Amino acid sequence: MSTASGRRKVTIHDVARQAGVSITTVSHSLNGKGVVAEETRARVHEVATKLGYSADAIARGLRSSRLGVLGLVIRPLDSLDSYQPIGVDYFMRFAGAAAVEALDRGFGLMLVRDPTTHSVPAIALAVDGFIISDPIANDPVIDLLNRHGIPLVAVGRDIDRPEFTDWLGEDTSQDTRTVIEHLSAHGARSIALVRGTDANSWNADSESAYRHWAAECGQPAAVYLEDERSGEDGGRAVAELMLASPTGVPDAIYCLTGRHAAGLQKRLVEQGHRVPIDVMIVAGADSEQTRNATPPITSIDLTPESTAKAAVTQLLQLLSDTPTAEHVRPSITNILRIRESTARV
Amino acid sequence: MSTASGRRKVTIHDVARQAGVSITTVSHSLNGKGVVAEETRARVHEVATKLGYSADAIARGLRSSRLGVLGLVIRPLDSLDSYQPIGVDYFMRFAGAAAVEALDRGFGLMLVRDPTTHSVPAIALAVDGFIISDPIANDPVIDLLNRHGIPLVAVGRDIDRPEFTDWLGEDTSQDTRTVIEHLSAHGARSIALVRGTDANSWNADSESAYRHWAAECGQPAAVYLEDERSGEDGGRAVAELMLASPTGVPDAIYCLTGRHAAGLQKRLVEQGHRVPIDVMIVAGADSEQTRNATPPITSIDLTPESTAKAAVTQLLQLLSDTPTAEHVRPSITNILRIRESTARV
DNA sequence: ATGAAAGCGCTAACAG
DNA sequence: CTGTTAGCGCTTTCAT
Repeated sequence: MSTASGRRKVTIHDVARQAGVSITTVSHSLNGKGVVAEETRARVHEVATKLGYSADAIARGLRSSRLGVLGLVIRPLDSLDSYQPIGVDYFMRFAGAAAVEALDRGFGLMLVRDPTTHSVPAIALAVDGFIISDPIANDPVIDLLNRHGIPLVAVGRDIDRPEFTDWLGEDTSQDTRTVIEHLSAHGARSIALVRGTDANSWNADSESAYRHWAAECGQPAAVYLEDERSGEDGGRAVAELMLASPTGVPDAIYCLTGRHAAGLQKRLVEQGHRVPIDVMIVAGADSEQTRNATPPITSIDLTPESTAKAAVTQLLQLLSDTPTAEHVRPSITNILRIRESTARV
Repeated sequence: MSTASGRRKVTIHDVARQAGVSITTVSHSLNGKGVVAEETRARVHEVATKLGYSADAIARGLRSSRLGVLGLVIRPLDSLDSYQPIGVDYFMRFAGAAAVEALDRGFGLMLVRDPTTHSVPAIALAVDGFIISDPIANDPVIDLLNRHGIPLVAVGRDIDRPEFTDWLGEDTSQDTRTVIEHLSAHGARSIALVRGTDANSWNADSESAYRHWAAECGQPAAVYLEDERSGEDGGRAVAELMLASPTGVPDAIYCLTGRHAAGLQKRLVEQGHRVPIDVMIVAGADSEQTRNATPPITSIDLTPESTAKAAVTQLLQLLSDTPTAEHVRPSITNILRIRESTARV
């Protein structure tokens, strides 16, 4: 209906001419900035609508150096060769939710691959701010963005950059404690931890909370490291390690990565271990693989939707000049999805 | 190293001053446009590098109305409330692959939610082109983009818009035939089809190819419709329908949506039907749910990576002024992943 | 071979 | 209350 007769984009001048005012008045009317007579404002709005006018985001961005776009880098995906489908629905949910939240706030969300290793498309450095998910230790992406003066918030700490405080995230230590308590309450005697090799805070904080607990109750700590890229096979490899271990298979395992947990369980079951009777398993990240495993694996739902929402909110807060007195680190509540893999009676 | 001493962004003027030339020369040198003495060009490059200069994408975009960003709308996700995690890894792979491909070609990739139903962030209409995945019948998004003169390519046809030819996609009919042949070759006598309710070409073309085959071999067509949003429960509902049907459960089922297939199989198995002995099941879209089902479900791998790559390529082709003599519809080869659910001996 | 100057469409001082 | 004007950083004629 209405709008565009000619192909040419309708500009602020067109609206000004039609409404019989200056472009300034149009700008003010539409942005609610200056002081404009109500009547005039109404007329301008009317004309603008009729013409289907909407301010050119580029021109506006040039003026106000605000493009209206947020960049998103998901670091764990950068190590993958090609955004493979390996049980990474957490990130799909995260990216989708971030996009939705950004859109709702009038921003676009641009997915970007590690801007340090590839020639950076200029546009990547023109965004208003960045969200960087699961930064690695001393993350070079953070350096790059700092160098360009681009605001960013991280999801998860940069474990080697204590001075960097613009991050938010799940309370990984709390999650670890929750899992351990759950396992203990169901009769676990020895609990092992399986973590990934990426140098991010999820791995680091989980391990340290686990070791802390082990030390506290005099339990020997059993920590297995397995590359995130290895998928289910990696989980099976860890299972072999446990099977061959002199201390045998522990009677409870907290395995951070969902796909490791799935492979681990499969291998143990194949070898005659019963889940949850002989061994209980909990995954640190819920995914389809944990939900669909046999039996389904108790997992922590990382609630990427709320994390993404919080990240966008915090970034936008950072962008607005209103100086946030203090860092309100939104506490994100993850949920333990209890399933059959820990259903001891 | 090098670069940014002051906080301020380094502009073309800085480079010009440092190199002792005009901004014009800098622009020409860096873009290889005008005629510049080799010596000068070299010096400019040197200075630019030393200063860490890179042209502001926004300013450049304003001049050349080329922002360097592609928009991506995934229609099936718009109907979902919030990009839920329901076995949609196809789209994650698609979005990720599209982003990577775009980045490799010097473009950014912006995820956008249905720009017709929400207030359009101005930036959405400033992108250079759009990819719209699985448009619905007479898709209003296509209207909107056309109205704004924004180039687009669709992945999948708009089934009610025959005149629109800028689309590409898997050969859905071929996939259907492949599946039917596979099932027939394994002794299927009666094959049923389960499709979704979205008015997109995947559903439409699959059904029509199926009906065509049924008519050809005198088989009665059995088509079940189930809402895409219903997930595994929807699959179970279809199973109930089949169980209650006077003709009974068919001995082979082609179920487009992976999560329907998973639920369907679960319910049938619960009711004592053996897969693949009594009934074989094939899903039209591989996903974690089909891979992890018990037994694993034979599925078509939609190879979103190659589709995304082709979509980006075609859109960029469209954007370049080089008039493409003819529409080369890249044929995308989907792969039938054969698993236990059709492993009749 | 190089540079001056005119904008791209918009916002924000600053006048009137 | 409204309009004039000066750019934002860059590309691109058109002179020189």
